[in-house]
Amino acid sequence: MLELQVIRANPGLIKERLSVKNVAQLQLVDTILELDDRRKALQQQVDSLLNQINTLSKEVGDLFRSGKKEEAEAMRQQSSNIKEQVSALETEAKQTETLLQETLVQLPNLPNVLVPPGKTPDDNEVVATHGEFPDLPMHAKPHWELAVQYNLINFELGTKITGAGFPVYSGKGAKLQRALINFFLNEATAAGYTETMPPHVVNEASAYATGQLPDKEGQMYHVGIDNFYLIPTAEVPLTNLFRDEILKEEDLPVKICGYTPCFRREAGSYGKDVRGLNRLHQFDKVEIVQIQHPDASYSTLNDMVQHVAGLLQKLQLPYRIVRLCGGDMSFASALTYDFEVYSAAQKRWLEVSSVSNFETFQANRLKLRFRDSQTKKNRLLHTLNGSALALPRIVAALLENNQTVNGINIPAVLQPYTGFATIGREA
RNA sequence: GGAGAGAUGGCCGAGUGGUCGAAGGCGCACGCCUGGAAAGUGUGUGUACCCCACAAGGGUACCGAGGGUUCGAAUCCCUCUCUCUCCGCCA
Repeated sequence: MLELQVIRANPGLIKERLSVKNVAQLQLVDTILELDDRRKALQQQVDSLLNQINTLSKEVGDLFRSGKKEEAEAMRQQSSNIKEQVSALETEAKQTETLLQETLVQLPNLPNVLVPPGKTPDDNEVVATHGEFPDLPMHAKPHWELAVQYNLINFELGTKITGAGFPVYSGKGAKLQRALINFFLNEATAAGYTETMPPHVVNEASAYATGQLPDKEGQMYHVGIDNFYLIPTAEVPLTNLFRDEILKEEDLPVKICGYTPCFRREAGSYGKDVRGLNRLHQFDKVEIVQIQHPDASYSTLNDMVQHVAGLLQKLQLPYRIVRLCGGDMSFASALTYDFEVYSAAQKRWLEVSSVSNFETFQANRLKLRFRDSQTKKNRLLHTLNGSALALPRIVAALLENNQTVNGINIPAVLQPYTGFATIGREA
């Protein structure tokens, strides 16, 4: 949620920046300002009337104690009358406030100046490319065929027990998952992130605070009986750990990481590009989160990008880094870098990570602040997060890129974690 | 799931209709004391919104959340949430 003070201070700039994200209803900004003015005016009236009541009440008390019954009675009546005015005004003030909030949450975050204009992924800007495309054997197979051939993943079994998009990993397929999770967690820990195991189910307030609600209601699995949501990413519980907190400046940055499964309904995405591991309803991911001083958050964003790049380099996967255009970035983000690995048999770039700076957008809803040592005032912090990494497409690329006619080679860094160097050759 | 108890400021803990934004203690900050420190001692110490110059000063709200009674509610009533204890069930 954008800060009201910021909108008030410079509505023109807000509109200009929002247009980079292709926000159609720029008049929402004006609506917000009008509602804010109305709210303020109403609140002032209410406050002034309440002040009168408070003053009268004290006098009534004094008069009763000193036995002046008639005067007290008169004042009591007067106070009663004022209260009737108050309740009407209060109702209106509350409605205005609600309306203001509802309008405010409809505005996405402002894009950073680096964000290229554009509407579709075609307008994204490739900022770096790394690694060589592998030479695959003749008749190279896509990962969904390799997964079946080597008994790594059973898509049909998953369909039986749950539905499409819930694969069952077994044998070396399952061990590879566990190896990747451990590898990613160890790397994150080595980089100073504190490992955290959060709940996989969150309440409405948490989903709201990180911006999944009301924007992406239909994308989350909802547990109706308890009004909980299955997490679409560890970002939700990990960031909400700090909801309503006021941190000390010397504790910054806060760095945490966590592995969780992620659940996404992916409503409306049936059809193409969803084969095999390309798009799932449940998948595993290690997430890194940082909470940082506003002055340092962009340098932190770069650190996080470098961390993710390092993982892909160690896994020896060809990748590119893409700066998302205004139309492709998420609602809450100010600047996002996507990582895409090249999956050689499919001949496609697959998104495996998204690293974003949300600036104060999430912190505002979270009420996540720090005490500024200069001004002695509480200020909103910046929140950042990134996938490091999401497993399925990494697995897809590993299987496809490292296939030989005899089997699949495991990258050297993973072998201590898997306990095997190849898939297929010996079994 | 059943029975009972409770939810107060960073923490502990008073407070059952008015003088309570809230005693007292701890913690913290600044000062005094000291060669330095401890002890002692003095002062201060929440959040949000609004007026105003984001100053001084002032107003309003907040004692788990939301409603209600009342001239006036931390205090009375209702609903909800959460925590604790005992029982039941259970990885």
